[in-house]
Amino acid sequence: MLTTRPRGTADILPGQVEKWQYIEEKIVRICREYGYREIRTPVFEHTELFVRGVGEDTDIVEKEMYTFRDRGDRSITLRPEGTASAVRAYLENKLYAGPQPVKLYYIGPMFRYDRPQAGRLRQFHQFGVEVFGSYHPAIDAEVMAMAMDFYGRLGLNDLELHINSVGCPNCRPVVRKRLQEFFQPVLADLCPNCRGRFERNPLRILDCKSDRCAELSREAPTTVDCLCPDCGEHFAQVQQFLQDLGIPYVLNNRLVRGLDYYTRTAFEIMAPDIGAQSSVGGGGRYDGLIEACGGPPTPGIGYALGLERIILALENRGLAPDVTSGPEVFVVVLGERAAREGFALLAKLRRAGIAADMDYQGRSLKAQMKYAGKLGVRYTVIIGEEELQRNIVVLRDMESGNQREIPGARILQNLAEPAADR
RNA sequence: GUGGAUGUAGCUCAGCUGGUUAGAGUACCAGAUUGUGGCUCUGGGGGUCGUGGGUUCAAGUCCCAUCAUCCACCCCA
Repeated sequence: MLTTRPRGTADILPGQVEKWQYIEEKIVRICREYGYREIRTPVFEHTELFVRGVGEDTDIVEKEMYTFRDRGDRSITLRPEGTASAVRAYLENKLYAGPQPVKLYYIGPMFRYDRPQAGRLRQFHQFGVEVFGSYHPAIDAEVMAMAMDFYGRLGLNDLELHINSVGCPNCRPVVRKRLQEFFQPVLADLCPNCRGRFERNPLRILDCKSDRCAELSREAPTTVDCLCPDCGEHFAQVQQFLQDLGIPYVLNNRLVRGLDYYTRTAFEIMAPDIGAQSSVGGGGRYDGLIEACGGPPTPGIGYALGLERIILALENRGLAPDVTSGPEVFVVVLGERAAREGFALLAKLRRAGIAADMDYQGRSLKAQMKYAGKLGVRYTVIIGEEELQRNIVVLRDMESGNQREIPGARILQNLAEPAADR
């Protein structure tokens, strides 16, 4: 073999791809019901879009982007997430001039130069939604409710919704100051990582997985403690709407999302059983992002779900759909003349909407039967010299093994009729 | 980016302290059944032992590097 697929990429083969199609159908449907319309943006963008839109201090921008120079010497980046592109498209196509809010969804590949492991690839796939133009707390609740509804429709009823509010630019300096005051006395006890975070982004200390840091931060002030009156009220209303909808959630004041642009509502959906990468989706509000990208001051909120992780969760629970994509009828032929007749019959079956196939390997009757059995077809139609002379075909039910002779002219009608008549 | 484990037929794996032509199960193909799948039996094809170096009379087996996979960290979807 010349080469293999690049590290962290996957071939989605027949047998697996049906799971993707199943999920994709559910996505199209739920988005229509919730009033979201699809947008398709390029998989690569100018690098500065992500630097600005995701945030310079994020891991994504610092070390995970697939960035290269194209032949025109432009810096291009394979998209690491979907929000920045949606914002760019919203501004570039002046969607803010139309009725608000604008509710969009996308589905497609994303690229991050991470170290691959279970549930994490370099090319992975996300389904996400974005709402531009509404500050209303009900839209926060809708977005979360929709995500949970989507999981529920797939049978994933045991996932946990964690929510938090990270405040707005008014609250940020307050949290920062109070956290630094809190951690100052124990600074030397924090992990090396968190010692760095102390200056740069003390919020992230709350999120640290190290036992020592978690212990030290148990009594630390949280973002919720420092919310300004507006943010506090907004968060209270978001929760009220969730309760009204009967959506269970966990208040998690350690939840700090990695992307710089989040304001107020932040949430994450966890599946504890799919390995270390337990997040199957997350999102939040980003009221400053659109302005930061050069647009009019416009609020936004969205989420993204990882499709590979959803599939992992489905497989773990035995919820992945059965694969039933093979043909229904197999045409078995013996000899040249029968092969021509069979080929013509095959075309007729297909035109009648019946999934059908035949042998193209010159196999013996026995081998054709065996092959048909492996394909899992319900019926075989057998045509040989004898049948040709008598102007009939043999119709065999592969499950029961029963077979009967049918006049050649009637076979199409016979297969198209309900099973009871056969 | 860091640490650990693992790479032998398409797949799951065996191969003892280095020692003749590298095995099994399964899958694939064919025959038993000269026109009938699933069960059974028989036979057959298929392996640069991840790759590249090294040690040795001799390397699948030991050493080094490299690539890949898995797990954990980091981070996230």
